[in-house]
Amino acid sequence: MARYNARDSEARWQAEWERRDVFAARNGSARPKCYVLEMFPYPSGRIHMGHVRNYTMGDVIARFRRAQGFNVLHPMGWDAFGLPAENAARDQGVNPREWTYANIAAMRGQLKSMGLALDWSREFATCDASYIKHQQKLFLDFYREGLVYRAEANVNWDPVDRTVLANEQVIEGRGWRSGAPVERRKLAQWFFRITAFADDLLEALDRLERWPEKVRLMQKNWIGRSEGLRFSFALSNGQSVEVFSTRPDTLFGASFVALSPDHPLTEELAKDNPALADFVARCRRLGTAEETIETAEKRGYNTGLTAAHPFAPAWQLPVFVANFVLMAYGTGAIFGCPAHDQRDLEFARKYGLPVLPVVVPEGVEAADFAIGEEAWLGPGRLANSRFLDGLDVEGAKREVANRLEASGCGVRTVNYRLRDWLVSRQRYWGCPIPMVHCSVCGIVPLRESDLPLLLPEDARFDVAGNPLDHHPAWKHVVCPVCGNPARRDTDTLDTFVDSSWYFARFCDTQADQPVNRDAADYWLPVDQYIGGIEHAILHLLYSRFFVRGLRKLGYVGIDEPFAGLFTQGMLCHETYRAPDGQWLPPEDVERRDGVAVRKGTNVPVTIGPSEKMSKSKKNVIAPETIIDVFGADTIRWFMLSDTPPERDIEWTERGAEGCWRFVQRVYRLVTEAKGIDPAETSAAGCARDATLELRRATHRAIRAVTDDLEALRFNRAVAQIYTLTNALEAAGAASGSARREALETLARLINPMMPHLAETCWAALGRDTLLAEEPWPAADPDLLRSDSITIAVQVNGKRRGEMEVPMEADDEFVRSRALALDSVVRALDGKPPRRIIVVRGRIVNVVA
RNA sequence: GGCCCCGUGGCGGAACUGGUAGACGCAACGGACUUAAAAUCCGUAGCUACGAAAAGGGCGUGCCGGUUCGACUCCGGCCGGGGCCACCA
Repeated sequence: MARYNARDSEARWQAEWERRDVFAARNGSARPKCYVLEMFPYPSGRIHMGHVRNYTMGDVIARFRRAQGFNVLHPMGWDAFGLPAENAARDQGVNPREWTYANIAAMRGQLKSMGLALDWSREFATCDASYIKHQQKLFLDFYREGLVYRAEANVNWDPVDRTVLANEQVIEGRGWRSGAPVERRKLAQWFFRITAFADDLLEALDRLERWPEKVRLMQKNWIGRSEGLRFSFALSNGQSVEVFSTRPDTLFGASFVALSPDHPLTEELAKDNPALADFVARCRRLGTAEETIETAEKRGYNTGLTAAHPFAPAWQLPVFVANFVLMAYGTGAIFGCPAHDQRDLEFARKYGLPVLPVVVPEGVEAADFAIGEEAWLGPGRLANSRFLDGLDVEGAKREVANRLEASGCGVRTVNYRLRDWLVSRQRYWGCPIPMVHCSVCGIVPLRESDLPLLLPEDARFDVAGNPLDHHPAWKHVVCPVCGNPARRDTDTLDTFVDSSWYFARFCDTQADQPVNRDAADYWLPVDQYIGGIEHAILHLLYSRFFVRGLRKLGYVGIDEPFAGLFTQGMLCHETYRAPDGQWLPPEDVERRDGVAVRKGTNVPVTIGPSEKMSKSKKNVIAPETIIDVFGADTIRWFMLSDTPPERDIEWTERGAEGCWRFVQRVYRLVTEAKGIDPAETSAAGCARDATLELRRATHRAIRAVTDDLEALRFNRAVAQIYTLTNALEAAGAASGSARREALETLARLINPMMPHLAETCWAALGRDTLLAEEPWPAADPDLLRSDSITIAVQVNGKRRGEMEVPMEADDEFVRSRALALDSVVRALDGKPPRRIIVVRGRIVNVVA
């Protein structure tokens, strides 16, 4: 018998879908919409298994929703700016634009070979001139709205990629791409005022019910809201210093005030204090050169100044500059209460400062309470605190805040950990910032009619630093306002800006405005967004910010960009090492007589644990080789089987072969069934029981697969389809019409997951429509019910038997039947039942 | 250090709001077909130093305890694995 030829079949159906343009999304439709989006790829040149998993899941949802009658928008584009293009330019002498578009062409072909139900007419790349134009327009709009500003600040400098980075892009003190320890530099840069929405970004998280709890929590922690009090200390030199504290209740336990090394007052004092200047310099070196702050010792420099306690001016506290006080959080200055803060305690011990407990745990006498190595952070009653004595922590916070607010030296404040988003990048391959610096007018935005401002094609990449900065013809211009000499801003925008609004552009990629409001009102928000957890903060937070900006400007009316978010797990594979420790790719390893050896040799290979696929460990599998051998449907089926989609999945050769066998099995079932007569209902040899059973299995499968796909439980949907397949194979005695119904249903149910195979089966069953345009099947409720049910019988909570009872049986009937069971009689051993619990349709428990 | 998540057969994993633990798949084993292999088909399968091989028991969701007629599911405490943030006042 002929086997299924995936290669021919897949090419044929892909061509057919394209010819009939079945996946185009229609703007202005009256049908309910569904916007399904996967995080768009960076055009590295070839797709990897992670892409395959991501786009397969999105495709299943898109096809499922389409079948359910939704007008589905499922687009694809390219996150095309970024450093790799520039590196390729430097290393291989290629043009970044050409390199990028060539990669896009290659990847487009690979994605098309997966048979994705995409509307390719909406494709764009973020490096397209039109996208640059609209993004620059948005930048100017945000600037006018006060959401973009330029400021000098201490910024994170990546010495390898030679650019600044946003806080979100520094992981454990290192650049997120280069891995190099970041340095601190004071530079004037462009910022997006993301903190303007800090409160809303935080609060709205609670309403994102279809987001993973984990991502919401990560964003919550990143935004880091804390309520406290901001108040001032008068200094002995006549100045004052403002501090922020979430524990103003501990004010009477204060034993010092500490300033950040970067605090303006510190800088002022350091001007004529070389010892302090030296201390500050050492702090800065420590902060950047050493990656582990954990081991860093608390260090301070006593300025000799003192600060007056707000409630007792005669009480003077020493003022230190301390290495652990961050300028970027709060006011850059603190008061230290060693008894109730671990850092302050370590500092106090080192410099011999008093440690006075002012919060005493319940049930402990104040006189008996001493602080050892651990600060007391728990609740308790105030002591040693004058008018606060006896209050609880919350009461004392209130009292201190009330008094300091009344006296005008303090104010209740909400402080956020979140800082504004630094978007300047000293790199070439990005969206140019549409600003010039005029010697007369200062900062001047470009005129909208001058947009887009495109990158020069003839930049040089063989010199260190920013190619735009080294391009005199591009850099030096005249001011659009006064005509005097000016220079362009030679920085480009962080590529995360590009991905912060692309989903809105997909609604109408031809719009002459950045976003077509009507189209956005129809399509947005994205109903289901799918991507990796690595964007839990970066991209997903920036996009949420951007939508708030767009809304303020009237471009969109939505509150949030992504109503549903799904974060998929990563792809893993076994790792292999040669005796010399070198990593080996899977294709160089074979198993012979149960041991792994290097292919074609007798060199033994050590098999390591399954780890995330990575180039460095060589445990990557190229999707195209799998598609070549088994076809797209097999790889898609694998991606959906067994492992829940949010978890890491292990790619195995055997698993892939198992999927391939299933493809063949379905094909065989359908082709062997050719000629079954749909009219035949009760022919000789067709058992009525078998027929009913198969029909029930069919409709149960419809119900179950539908529910599982709705809930994105792809692995369970796959299991349900196996169950139906097993039932079909066992249903030789069922009638022809029941078998046909089951086979057609099987084709419909696998269609979102294995669309080419499904179309082939559909055609083989004699249908002349496209499954891509067929509606989703509905389960017949009558066939989901059954007349009787098997329920378990327990004695004292232990299962002792089961019995078949009519669906409608009353409790009394069930009880007597249970007691009559042999196994129950035996287990009771003559003891009378004390109690019998009957749970309808589930279980009987006899308690003796 | 803080916050969070997860521990179920040889493996991936099912089990709806507390109600028959192990669906479905992979691997394995026995058998059929075949000169042979592949492919395919039929069948077995949590463990068990209980029992005669049967019937029937016993033990089983990391460990200890609790709540309940009944716990993979709820509560408390341990142990183990993973993630995020990391001097955030």
